[in-house]
Amino acid sequence: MADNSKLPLALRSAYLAMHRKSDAQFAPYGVTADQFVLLATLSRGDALTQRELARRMPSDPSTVRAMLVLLEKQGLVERDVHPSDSRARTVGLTAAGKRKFRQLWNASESIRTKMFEAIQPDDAVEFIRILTRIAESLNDEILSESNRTQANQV
Amino acid sequence: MADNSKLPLALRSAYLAMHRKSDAQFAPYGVTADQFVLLATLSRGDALTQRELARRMPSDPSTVRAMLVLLEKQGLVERDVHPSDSRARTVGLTAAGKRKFRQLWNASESIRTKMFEAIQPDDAVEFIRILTRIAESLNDEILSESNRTQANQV
DNA sequence: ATCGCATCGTGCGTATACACACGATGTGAC
DNA sequence: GTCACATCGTGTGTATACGCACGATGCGAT
Repeated sequence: MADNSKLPLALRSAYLAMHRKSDAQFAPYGVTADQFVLLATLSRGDALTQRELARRMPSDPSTVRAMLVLLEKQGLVERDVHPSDSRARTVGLTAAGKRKFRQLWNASESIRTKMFEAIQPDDAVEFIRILTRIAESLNDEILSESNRTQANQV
Repeated sequence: MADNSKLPLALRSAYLAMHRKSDAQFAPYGVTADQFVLLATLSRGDALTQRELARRMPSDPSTVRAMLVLLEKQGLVERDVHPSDSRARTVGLTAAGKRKFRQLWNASESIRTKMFEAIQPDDAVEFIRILTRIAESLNDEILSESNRTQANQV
């Protein structure tokens, strides 16, 4: 079989490099790479519940909450009670949040370009499709104990 | 233009899915996904300095230190003074660390297989190559700033 | 209506990721 | 030899990532 052992490390290296670079790029604007992802998610679908926001990022609900607390202090997002479900809270971008997001989008264009250039244009769609499939296949089954391929022995 | 906007999010989703799944898989063994990466790196090159270990993972030196403290408590790694450089410390796997790593390797086989299956066999090599190029192109810039040659090795 | 159970947000604990600053040590220029 | 400067590990602070447990609310079956 091919070296499936390199795949995880390559994925990790690429992600961490992107994350580091993004953090550095966004630092002058006072936000982090992950906060940018949150703002971007809200810009594509406003008035989400915290749960739905977390699902789309994707991230953990308790992580999202911590981020929202910080972003609220900066006045970039606001939370309101859900109109029909009093357990939930809806999250949306403030005017300042929308403005900030546009700035961040422009500031990060160079990173997206650089990443994109590492791929042959013809391969881009397929590359993204594979990444998506990897994420889906890992998320799908909630811990398959039915998986006996790990017949382990210690 | 193609949707270069989806590439970062797809990369993020795939990495986080892998990381979550790995953490869950390794939990019964008392180690984390990132600790596994550290152990794997040591298993491929023993007696590294903390700095070199961090560079290879890749990770931050201060992060690596925190991980080493925890792994030392578990008796999986040990640190010694560097033979020629008294500033540095060398890191290596203990016997228990090597044993543990083999267990972890087997336990994670199902994850690697699942990830690999999301790729057409013919595309695997190219896919990994693109990931590597993305990481390199993003890291290169950083090197050109704080620069200092680190010519070769390995 | 009520009860059992799922789902919402919250709070807590642990581990990473990284920046930054610090003291100690190595190294090269003079 | 000295001194300026780079590099090593360490320590601190902030932000994520996630699991787990909790109280409050919603909802379906009875």
